[in-house]
Amino acid sequence: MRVGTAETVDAAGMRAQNSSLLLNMIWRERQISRAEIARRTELSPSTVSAIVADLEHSGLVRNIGAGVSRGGRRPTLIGFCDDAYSIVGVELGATHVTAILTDLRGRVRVHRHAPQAVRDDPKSTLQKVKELVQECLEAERVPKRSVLGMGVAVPSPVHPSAPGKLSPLIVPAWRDYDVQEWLKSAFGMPVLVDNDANLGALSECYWGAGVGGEDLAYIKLATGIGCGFIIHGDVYRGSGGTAGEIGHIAVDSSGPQCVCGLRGCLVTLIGSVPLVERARELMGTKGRRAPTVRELVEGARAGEQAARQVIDSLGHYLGIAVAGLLNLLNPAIVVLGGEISSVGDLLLDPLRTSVRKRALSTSMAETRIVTSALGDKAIAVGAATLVLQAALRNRSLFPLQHVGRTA
Amino acid sequence: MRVGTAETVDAAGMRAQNSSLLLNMIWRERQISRAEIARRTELSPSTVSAIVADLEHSGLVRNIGAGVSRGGRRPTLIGFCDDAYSIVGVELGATHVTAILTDLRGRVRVHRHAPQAVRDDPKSTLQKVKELVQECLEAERVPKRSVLGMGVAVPSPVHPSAPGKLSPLIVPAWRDYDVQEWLKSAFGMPVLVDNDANLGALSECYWGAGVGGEDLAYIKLATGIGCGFIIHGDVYRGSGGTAGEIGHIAVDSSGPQCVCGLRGCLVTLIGSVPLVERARELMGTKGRRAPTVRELVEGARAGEQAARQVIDSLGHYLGIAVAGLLNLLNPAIVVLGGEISSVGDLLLDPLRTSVRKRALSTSMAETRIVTSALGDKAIAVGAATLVLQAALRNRSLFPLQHVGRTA
DNA sequence: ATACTTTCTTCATCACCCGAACGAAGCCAG
DNA sequence: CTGGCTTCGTTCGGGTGATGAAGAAAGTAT
Repeated sequence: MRVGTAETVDAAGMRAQNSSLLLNMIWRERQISRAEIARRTELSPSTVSAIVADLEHSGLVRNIGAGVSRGGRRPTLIGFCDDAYSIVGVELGATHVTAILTDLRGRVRVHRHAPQAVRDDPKSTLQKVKELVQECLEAERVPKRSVLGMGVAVPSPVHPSAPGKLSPLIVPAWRDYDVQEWLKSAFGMPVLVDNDANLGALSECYWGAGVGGEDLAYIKLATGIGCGFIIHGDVYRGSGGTAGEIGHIAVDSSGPQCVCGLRGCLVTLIGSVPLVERARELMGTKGRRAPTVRELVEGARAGEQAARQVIDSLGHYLGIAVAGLLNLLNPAIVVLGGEISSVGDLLLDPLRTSVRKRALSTSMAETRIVTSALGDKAIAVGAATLVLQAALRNRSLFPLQHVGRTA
Repeated sequence: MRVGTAETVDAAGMRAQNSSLLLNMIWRERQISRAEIARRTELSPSTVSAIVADLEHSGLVRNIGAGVSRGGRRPTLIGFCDDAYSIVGVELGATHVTAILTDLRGRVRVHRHAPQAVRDDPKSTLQKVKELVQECLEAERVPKRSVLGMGVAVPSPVHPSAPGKLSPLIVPAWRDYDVQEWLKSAFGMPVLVDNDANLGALSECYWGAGVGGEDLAYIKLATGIGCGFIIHGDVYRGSGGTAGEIGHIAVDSSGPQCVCGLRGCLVTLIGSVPLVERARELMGTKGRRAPTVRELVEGARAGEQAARQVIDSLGHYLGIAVAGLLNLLNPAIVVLGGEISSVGDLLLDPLRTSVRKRALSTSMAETRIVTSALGDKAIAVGAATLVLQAALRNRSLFPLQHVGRTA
């Protein structure tokens, strides 16, 4: 059992902790006065001033004018410098690579995308990542010392004790590669790696439907079905890093055989491939080619019967798994991501119906189920957010770029 | 999103934090020298000495002789005073009340038990609790100031924002009672309340199969089927306190109708009632009365076919739910509790087989599934452990009983 | 016996937070 | 627009607690 805090504190540690706390508060509030910080933190005004001055010298916060008076002298508002540093976010998908550059508020400043056979070709994948990231950095002329680090989303579970190694069961070709080490030595900056669904969840928690909350479940609907949890504000990985493997939950004992050995796994029923295949069948003679997911979405929106039917069954099957999830974990909110989720209510309605039939009313009552509104860069943004989260928690992760007071 | 630590630190806070850290280390290690503490915590030897002296004066630790030399002066070992304080643990079961008194190492010093209609009679239940606890305190002549507090296990989900109120859906008769407030004002000591399965999980994590780990799932097999999670060393309650409601997961769509509205819920198949009922049927004309759970366990051990068959089907159905749990949460260990779990391998074998057929090999590989060895007081001990955990994390929760240096 | 280690304490020092006092800046009468 | 009051932010001793060096205590190795 874990008991108590793991870290000791000395005078310097005290300052580090208070400093990080203030940095967080300023980041969260966007603008706040020293006096208000002192009231909320119960730190003395003098301490707050000292720390704020410190943060100001390192370029992380700045004066942004006066606020409204509360009956006396007007407060000077402090704001967070969203542009003080940049963060690199990388998504390794099944068939593509995305690289982005964000500021400290999750805004995407540059964006590069390339098709890539990720599963089978680690060598050229990593090379491609290097290219795209370099393009991003050069496009904005960002000096390396003002980059906080790089977050990487990978389509595989990530074991907590070896975050750079991908699962040999899911992507055997990557057996001899350590993503984290490779990119770290290629760029000379901190690299954090996590599973794509986990980072989608983090993205939603910071910038999407979960803002303000601390517990969230995210389901990524794509070729595979992934699931990520945020628990107490942190990505939850499980003891072996495979938490959230929702794709192989059996929801129909008479369903089709899955490669994993079971029958009626979620992926065999609502993965992108069986979904578009089913749509093709339902459309009958009309088309011999299966539609893309995008076409499916458009069809459903346009009211096409076949597309609607496919989405309905998606909602039905997914609901069985989501009900189990609600009963077990009781998250505050469940967010659906992936391209197909953009149909919105067309999916949510049958899903909610299916869930309501199966979940306890107590766990249902408090849980919101929504679709993501973050778009196709959500995962890459989540990867960058992983770095942001780490830095905001520990101010010392911000490299010192402003030595002295070169205002 | 939560970012960073929530608490500020001043000089006193620094001491409090370091003090708690040392207290934990001494508790965990049972015996350790000042020098060793300094090495592990990276605190200076002088600081360690000062804090240890402080802890010694308050009676929490003491000198327990010399250790073996490492080539120089022999270290003086510091040990934790397990008897410095007592903790009260209370279990409210479906049909009984248990009260215990433990030391700071989870050892049960006194134990009182009484049948009680808990569900329908809150008033006399609370009165009974008061009686039993008072008996415990008097039996050991424990003065109130040396009691850390009281932990209470209740057969209902507990909402994080109102820990004393039970769920009106599960136990409607308790609508107007606040367990926490009632007992707090009755005894004038801190009272912590949690769900029984959650506290079973905590118990296992501290004293049972999960010792040393931080992530664990516990399944309580009784009249109802409950489930508790320990995540990062803490009880996980979910956003509304209903995490772990595994009992109403549907595992057989053609199963019997449940009161919750679904078909084939876990409780309707493997709750104590359907279990013994099934055993009665299988035993045919032999007996008209259904056996008790205890008799079922004894029968299975003795090799009776009917009992074995019932246990087998229990393992089969439970395996379906456990497989889902492994895929979703990937705990390091799953512990089965409740009276029926005492059959051990007779249950574990069919359970593991059932799980293996359904869970991903990755999540299975690292997960141990075991039965509890803590006995029938596990839940009450877990309740006491909740108080112990809180106190070890925050030394200031230990009341000051030794004013001055009355050695 | 002597030299070397390790343990634990003592003491001067230093970093940091605090509280009080103060100047700055605004509100609100009269 | 002037004086009292409030709020904001800073300056400056003072106190608390961790530190590191030095030393005493108590071993081991030769």
